[in-house]
Amino acid sequence: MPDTRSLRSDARRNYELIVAAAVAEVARSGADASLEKIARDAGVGSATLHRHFPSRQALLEAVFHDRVEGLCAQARELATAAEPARALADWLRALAVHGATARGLAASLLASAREPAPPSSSTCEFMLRDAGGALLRRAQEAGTVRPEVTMDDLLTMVNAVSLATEDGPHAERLVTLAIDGIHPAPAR
Amino acid sequence: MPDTRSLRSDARRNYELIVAAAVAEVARSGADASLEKIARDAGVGSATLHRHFPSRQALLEAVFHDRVEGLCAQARELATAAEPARALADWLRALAVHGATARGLAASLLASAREPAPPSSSTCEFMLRDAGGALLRRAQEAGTVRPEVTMDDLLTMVNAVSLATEDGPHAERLVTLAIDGIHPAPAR
DNA sequence: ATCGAAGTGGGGTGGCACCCCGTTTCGATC
DNA sequence: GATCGAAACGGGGTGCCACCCCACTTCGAT
Repeated sequence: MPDTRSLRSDARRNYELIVAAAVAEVARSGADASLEKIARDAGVGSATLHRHFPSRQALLEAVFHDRVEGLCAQARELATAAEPARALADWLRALAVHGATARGLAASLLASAREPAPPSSSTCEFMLRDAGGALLRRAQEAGTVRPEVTMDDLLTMVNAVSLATEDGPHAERLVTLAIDGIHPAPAR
Repeated sequence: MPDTRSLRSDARRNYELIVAAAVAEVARSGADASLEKIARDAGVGSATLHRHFPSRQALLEAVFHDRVEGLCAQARELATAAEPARALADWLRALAVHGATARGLAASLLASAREPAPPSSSTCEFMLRDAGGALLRRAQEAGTVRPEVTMDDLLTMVNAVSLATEDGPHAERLVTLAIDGIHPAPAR
C-alpha cells in the first residue's frame, strides 16, 4: 500500500477501480486471474494496472487486505481467552477457512512466505505472523503446546491445507487433524 | 498410459521422446513447464505432444509414473513391519519428501485428486491411495491410529505440505508435526 | 508395389504479461 | 481563471504460451 493519499486524484481513483475489479475477479477465478481482464473491467489500460501494482503479488495484497486485518483483530481478541491452546487452535481454523474460502488467499500468503526478503515489510504475511505469534507464545508458556513448534510451521501448514482444499469444511477438518495428530485419545 | 504397444512404431518412438524431454524439463521448471519447449526439446511438433497427451495432467502422470511405482513398492514392504503406526508415518514422510523434491509431483497429485471422476481410473493417485490405505488400515486395527482418519485426509495433508514447501527437510518436519499434533508429550 | 489408415508438424488463433512512449490530465502557481 | 511542468494515462507492440486445423508423410498389412 504506497499510501494512497500521496497520489494524484485521478491516480487514486484508478487505484481503487482496479482493486474493486480485482476483488471481484479474484473471487471468481482465484489468484491466477487474468490481469488484463481486471484492467479491462476496471476501465483502465493494462499499463496503469502494472504501474500501480508492479507484481501480481502486490495486487493480491491489496485485494486481501481487509480479510487479513479481520483475522488480526480476531487474534487480538483471542489473546486473552481462558485456554490458550484452544484459542490458538480456533484461530488457526479460522485462518484455514479464510484461506480456503477466499480463492487465492492461501496461494498468495504462501508465495509471499517463500520470498527471501520483500523490501516493503508491511505485507499481510508479517501481520498474520505477529498476530498468531502472540497466541502461540501464550499457549507454549502455558505448556499446552510443544516449545519447538514455530509460527512458521503453523502458517505453512495452515496455508498448505487451505491451498490443497479450497473448501471450508475440509480445510477445518484437516487443520484439526494436524493440530491433534493421528494417534488416539490421550491428546489434550 | 494408453498401452504403448498398440501404437505404430513411429508413434511409440515419439511418445518416449516426449516423456524423456518432459522428465528433464519438469525437473528443471516444475509442473507448469512449457509444453511447447518440451515438444521442441523432443524434436516433435507441438501437435504431436497434444495428441499423445490431451492434458498437462496426462503428461505429468507419465513423467512421475516410475516414482509413484517406487512409493507403492515401499508401501508393500512396510505392510509387514512391526509397528504399523510407525510404518504408516515413515511412508507418509517418504511420500512428502518425494512430493516436495520431484517438482510438480505434489501439484499433480492434488490436481488429479480434485478431479470428479477421471475416466481412466489407473491414475497415480489411485495407486498411492491403495498402497497407503493398506498401511492405514493395519495401523487402525492395531489401535494406534484413530479410526475416523481416512486415506484421503492423509494424502491431501501430505500433498498439501509438499506443495507448500518444495523442500525435503521442511516437508518432513511438517508431516511429522501433523502426525503427532502440536500438544506436548503423551502422543504415541 | 500398393494404398488406406495412422501419424505428423508447420502455421494459425486467441490470450496473456509486461513495456514503450506519445498524449492527456492534474493542480500548484501566479 | 490561465499557464505549464510533472504526473499519470493507455493504445499498441513484443514475445511467450496452449491448443487446434489440415495438407502432407510414413507405416505396415496385403
